[in-house]
Amino acid sequence: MRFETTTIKDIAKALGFSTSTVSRALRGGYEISEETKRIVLEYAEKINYRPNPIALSLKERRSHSIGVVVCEIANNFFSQAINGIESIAYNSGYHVIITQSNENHEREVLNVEHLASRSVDGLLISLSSESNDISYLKSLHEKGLPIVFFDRVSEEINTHKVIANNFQGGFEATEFLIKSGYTKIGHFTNAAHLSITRERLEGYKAALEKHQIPFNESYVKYCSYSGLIQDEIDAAVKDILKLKERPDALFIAQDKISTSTLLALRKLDLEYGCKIGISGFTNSNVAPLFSPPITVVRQPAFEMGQQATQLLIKLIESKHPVTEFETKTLNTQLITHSSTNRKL
Amino acid sequence: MRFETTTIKDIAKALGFSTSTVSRALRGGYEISEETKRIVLEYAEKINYRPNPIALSLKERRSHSIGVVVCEIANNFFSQAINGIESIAYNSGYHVIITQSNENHEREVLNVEHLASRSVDGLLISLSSESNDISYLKSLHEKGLPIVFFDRVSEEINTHKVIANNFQGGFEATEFLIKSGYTKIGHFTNAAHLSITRERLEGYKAALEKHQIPFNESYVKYCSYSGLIQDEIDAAVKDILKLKERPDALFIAQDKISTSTLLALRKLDLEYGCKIGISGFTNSNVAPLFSPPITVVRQPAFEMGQQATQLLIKLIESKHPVTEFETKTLNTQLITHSSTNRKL
DNA sequence: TTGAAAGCGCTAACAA
DNA sequence: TTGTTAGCGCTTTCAA
Repeated sequence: MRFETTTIKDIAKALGFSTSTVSRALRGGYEISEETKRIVLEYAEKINYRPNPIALSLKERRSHSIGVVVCEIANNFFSQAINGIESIAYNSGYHVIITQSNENHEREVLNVEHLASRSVDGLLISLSSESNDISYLKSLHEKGLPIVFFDRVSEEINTHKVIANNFQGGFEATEFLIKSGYTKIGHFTNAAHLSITRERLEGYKAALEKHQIPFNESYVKYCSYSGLIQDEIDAAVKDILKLKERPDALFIAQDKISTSTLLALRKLDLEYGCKIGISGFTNSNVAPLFSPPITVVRQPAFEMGQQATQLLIKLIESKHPVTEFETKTLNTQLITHSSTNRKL
Repeated sequence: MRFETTTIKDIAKALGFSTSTVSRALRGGYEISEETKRIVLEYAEKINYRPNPIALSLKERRSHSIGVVVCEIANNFFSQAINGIESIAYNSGYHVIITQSNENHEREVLNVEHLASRSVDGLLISLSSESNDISYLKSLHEKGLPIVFFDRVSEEINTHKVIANNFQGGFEATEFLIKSGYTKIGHFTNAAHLSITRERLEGYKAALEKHQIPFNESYVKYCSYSGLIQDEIDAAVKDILKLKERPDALFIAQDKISTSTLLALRKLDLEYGCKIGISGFTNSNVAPLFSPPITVVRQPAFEMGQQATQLLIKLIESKHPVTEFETKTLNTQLITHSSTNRKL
């Protein structure tokens, strides 16, 4: 035993009560005399007694904590979402355990299983880009683990979901470029099977269509590692530079891909980099400092984290099995940068 | 009971053994027949048995997990350090529980106490800017909780520490500005009592002294919220703009303060912002994109996380009480930006 | 080689 | 109102 923690037994012994009396006094039991309660509470206070949450978890099969699985903490969107998650969780008496998958399916599975076996009361998850098969999650969900998806969701599991209005974001970002005079608009995005990829691509296509610009498949680059690996982005940029009809603008559908692309452009072809119009999803706070400047689609990350957590806690604390689920869609915000305003 | 987890009891019942036999078989016991062991292991494999880590923790007083307390996950330095921590921890069979204090002392205490009561086997911590009094940590440490400090350390507790060479970083960043022709160099930094603040300030002073530039107290701004609150930085910038002798350059001693200052300059006085020379601590990957460009002091965050974790695990797994402690100091890296090279 | 039983810290059904 | 006891899942003496 590493720590000499005081237990309920110590209190009982010191005060001459039974452990159950002490237990009842501590948890504000009703079936106990005011006097005893007072004595126990005072003593507990004096010796700074803290109940052992592990013992509680073992007993109650719950831990008053929720698990979070994101791809990457260093991503602005996710770190802001985590802040939203914590803001609600703490106020509701839950602790938050954060894990990251690094866009790796195996790591994701390990994290989820660890969280589940540690008796988290529920799970908030945004899927890794490698996660196509989520049967492992499905079986956990069927066993009764409350799960709420956010950002990268899956159709395969029927539960609450919180997403940004990805179609709108893609549409507005693309249309903004079009209205600024660009016509050859490339699209860098995530792995093809992700929900966010599909939705943002739809928005992109819709904007093109509205303005009678034909969709060009060779303008779309799916980056499986979501910008985590700079080489992948460098290659994508090189690829579009090789096209006979180089894009004159890019709509980039993800936080890390946006910044990685800017870095790649800077390295590869400065002249081109300065001329190209860029709009992209990012929650970076420093985007206004970027040169070349970009127009930004910002997701309400903090609010998404909050709402997902509220839904999860509702699920956890529900007395009856929940069968009605909702998908909350929050609007994105287009922050235009004056210098992107017009094609140079 | 939410989950229908299979327990050792279920296996025992199904196989007609006692729970203790199953337990022994599962943990590769010696005092058990090969035959029984095989049967149990096969069956456990078949039903995908997973031991309940909570029960194990309760029994063994350890959890094979380490707790991490940082100020803010969204800070580049910390998210990179966390990646380093995880890389070592996972390979050594430890899980990592991340918490953030938001530079708030009370939150820090809550996090640490929660982690401790959850039986983390050890703690990695970088102190919040509000944490002057760390007696709460001290008493935990005296009770036997292994602690390793990184980045923001304290003298008050005698244990392993991992820091960057903050003096060097401060010296080089300041001298670089001097060599670029700047002479009126301001200094934005963290709360005064932090170890990193003192060390970086010393580096700054040493560089000034080496080049016979007098130290000017009114050029130093201590930002207690470490850049978390933009208003504080805006005010600091306004303050130095009011000085009769405006600084012509700034050495900024922290990640978030660096970016917040750039944002403040951009908002407040564009002309001044473009002329001023800036060098600052930051681990941002997108610093090359910044305009105005800045010269960067980069800390080896990933390696710091790794080394701190190695030290912690050594502490945790040591058979004998450890009495010799070391402080590892890792060198910073100065990344000069051509445009900062010369005073305009 | 195996099983019975105690115990980690706590709660709660049941008895008194 | 209070105490006794069993049990959450697991390990580990002690006995057989």
